Amino acid sequence: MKGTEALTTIFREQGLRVTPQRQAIFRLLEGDVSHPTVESLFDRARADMPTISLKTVYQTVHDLEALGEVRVLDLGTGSVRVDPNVEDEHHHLLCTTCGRVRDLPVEFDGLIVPIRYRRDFTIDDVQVIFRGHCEHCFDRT
Amino acid sequence: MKGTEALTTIFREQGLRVTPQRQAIFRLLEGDVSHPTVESLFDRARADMPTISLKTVYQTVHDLEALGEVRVLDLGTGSVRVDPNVEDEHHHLLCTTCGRVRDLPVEFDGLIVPIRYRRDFTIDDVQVIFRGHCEHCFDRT
DNA sequence: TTGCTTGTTGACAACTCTTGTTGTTAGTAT
DNA sequence: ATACTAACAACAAGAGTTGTCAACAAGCAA
Ligand SMILES: [Mn+2]
Ligand SMILES: [Mn+2]
Ligand SMILES: [Zn+2]
Ligand SMILES: [Zn+2]
Repeated sequence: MKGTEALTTIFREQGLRVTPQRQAIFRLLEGDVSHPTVESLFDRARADMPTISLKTVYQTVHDLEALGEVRVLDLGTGSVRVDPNVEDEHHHLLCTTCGRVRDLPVEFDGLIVPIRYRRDFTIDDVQVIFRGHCEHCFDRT
Repeated sequence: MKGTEALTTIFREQGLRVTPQRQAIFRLLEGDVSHPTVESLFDRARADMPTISLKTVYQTVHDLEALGEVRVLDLGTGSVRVDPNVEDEHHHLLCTTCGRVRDLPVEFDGLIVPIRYRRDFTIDDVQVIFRGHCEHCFDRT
């Protein structure tokens, strides 16, 4: 995801308006590697801006997604996660106990579908989710 | 997933009762490669058994899952899919237009997380979702 | 600066999928 | 056959997300 200034320019170019609410969300997402839920972004935004609505956060996240500035992930945890890292192709490690998500750079080859299974099927995207337990939840299971 | 007779035995051994509703669901799932939603199972069950409730279908699916007889998949399509194929390890091709799901046998190696990224993280399971378009939706995009 | 146009906001309702509650029915072991 | 109790159908409720809409304010032009 680009910085707040660049995003301001991009939004205006698209005819979208840059409000204090959106700038607050830009700032929250910049450099966030935690893959936050929309609800958690909402909670953090509310600290500074008590009247902001959940709908506004969803809206801004979707606008960012449409511009390719964030990716919205569904990792099967019940709510979607916002991933501002669209620069590096990567997959994810998910702790099934606490829900923490960690990036996993794509270093493995072999993720290729054999031709005979690809017949009559065009592939646009691959999502890999490794489920397990993070360091904090390792002993507690 | 095992056959209806075997499931009957297993359920009784576990103190679970085998009702006509459950047997109907057993029969619907046996050999079904379509990865049906719970709702679609419900609709098909209702054809023969008009008073069956959606809750009962969910309940039975969850019981089957607890016994390891089916897998419940969340492929990000909004509702979970029931997969009676627990015998063969495989991943999935998902058509993002019509929602069709196709099995993809695991033939690729290399799906291994480099040691340095596995540090402090134990991995229990890997899910791979290939998204694209099936033969029916290929031209229409 | 001022005013206009139009996208955005916040409050609230609605929606989808899934689970909880409850009184009743019926499967199972004896 | 009887007693025990799991499972049932019906319905309400929960979580997450989206729709509606009047009031508002960002951006732009003059
Ligand atoms: Mn990520
Ligand atoms: Mn499958
Ligand atoms: Zn954890
Ligand atoms: Zn299709």
